[in-house]
Amino acid sequence: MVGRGKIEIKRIENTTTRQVTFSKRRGGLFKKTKELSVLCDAQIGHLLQHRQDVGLVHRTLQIIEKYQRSTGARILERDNHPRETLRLELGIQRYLGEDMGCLQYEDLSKLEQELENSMAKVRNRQNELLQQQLENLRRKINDQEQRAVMEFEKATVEGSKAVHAMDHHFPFFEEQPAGSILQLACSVLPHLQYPYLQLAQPNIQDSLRAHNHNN
Amino acid sequence: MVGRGKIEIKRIENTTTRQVTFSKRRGGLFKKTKELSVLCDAQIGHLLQHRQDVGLVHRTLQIIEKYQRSTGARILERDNHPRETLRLELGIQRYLGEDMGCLQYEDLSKLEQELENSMAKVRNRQNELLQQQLENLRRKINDQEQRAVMEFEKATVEGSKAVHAMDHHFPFFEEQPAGSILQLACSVLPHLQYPYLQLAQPNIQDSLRAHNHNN
DNA sequence: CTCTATACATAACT
DNA sequence: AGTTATGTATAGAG
Repeated sequence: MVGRGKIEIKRIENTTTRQVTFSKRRGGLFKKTKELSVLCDAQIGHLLQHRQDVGLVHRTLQIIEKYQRSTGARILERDNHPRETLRLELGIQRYLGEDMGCLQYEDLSKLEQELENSMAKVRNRQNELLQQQLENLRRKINDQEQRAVMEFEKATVEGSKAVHAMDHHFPFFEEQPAGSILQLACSVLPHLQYPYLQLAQPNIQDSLRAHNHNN
Repeated sequence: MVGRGKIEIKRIENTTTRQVTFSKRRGGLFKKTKELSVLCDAQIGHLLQHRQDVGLVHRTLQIIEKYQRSTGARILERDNHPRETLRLELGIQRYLGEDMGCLQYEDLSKLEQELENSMAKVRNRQNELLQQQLENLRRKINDQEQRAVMEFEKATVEGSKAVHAMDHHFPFFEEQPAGSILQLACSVLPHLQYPYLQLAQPNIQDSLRAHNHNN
């Protein structure tokens, strides 16, 4: 790293010397980088910029693109991200309905349409989920009912625990159209987001039973 | 780059040798990088990974973090972007109502609410824009009307061009509630997204005038 | 820019 | 991980 005299590794104050050194060493660095990547089959990307450029992502991209062109090296996937990130950030901002000052009526209509589409998809998915949970709920209840019937028969034969067995029998669910069961579960316990999961809890069974008894 | 014999710059096939070389040269590269950054007051970041790891952003981040820790160097802003990008991508996907397989009912409700909010904002902004365009439209028409009156008076005095002056007079707009004017402009020319801007065009004035005459 | 003496990096070997 | 012979990178000069 020296040549005609050793140098101390500290900031070179003379501007000309510093720029010359920068140029020379950058060349050497790139050469070594390329050699390493070829010799060892490694992916290497350099991000190199003068301190005064810090923060200028655009400039960074230029440097990277130049580096990519000059070496033919494919740099990391990360390289396209600043631009990409900006695009995504703007996209999110858009969907959040923020910073709409620059949008024309036309743009807003389009955005509204997109939001409408998203809303439809979300509601579809919500319905799907509800249907699924409903199915689980019905299956669960069917199982419980069968078990209850068995227990009841067993109890009457044994002449004990009959009342307990009845507590597990929910004829209400047999007579309702599909949608109502979940609605019931939700209206009885509005804070319930996962009726199926929660149904396993005793207190919910109690609630459902109470509702059932009232009807 | 040699020492005990020169080497050709091409992939080292012997795995052990390749790994040793990688390790040594990487050290040298980092040393030179650090020297350059100190000597020339430059910001340099290295992104370095074995080819088999390509695509594993997580691993890349680990390398970068390790590099940052070991050198104390602040690497570029870009360093946080992969994580950020992922977050943003997921966010966008969310607002587009895509890939909802992993969302629970609870999440969907929240998303629905957010979309509802965005929609409200967008519609508010649309209304704002409409109001503004309406205001511009009214002002424009007022100006034209005044000019028309002046021209009409001038014309009657001069005994010429009276018919032409009347063409610029739109009493229709005076009698309508605020919303109707824009609706009219839009219904007359449905392809119009910017009634105000377009009103300056002669053909639209013609259309409005025609509509006015029919009523 | 080029040149060149010299310090440095490192390939091969232990 | 250490050693060393040798090729490279490069500081300073032209």
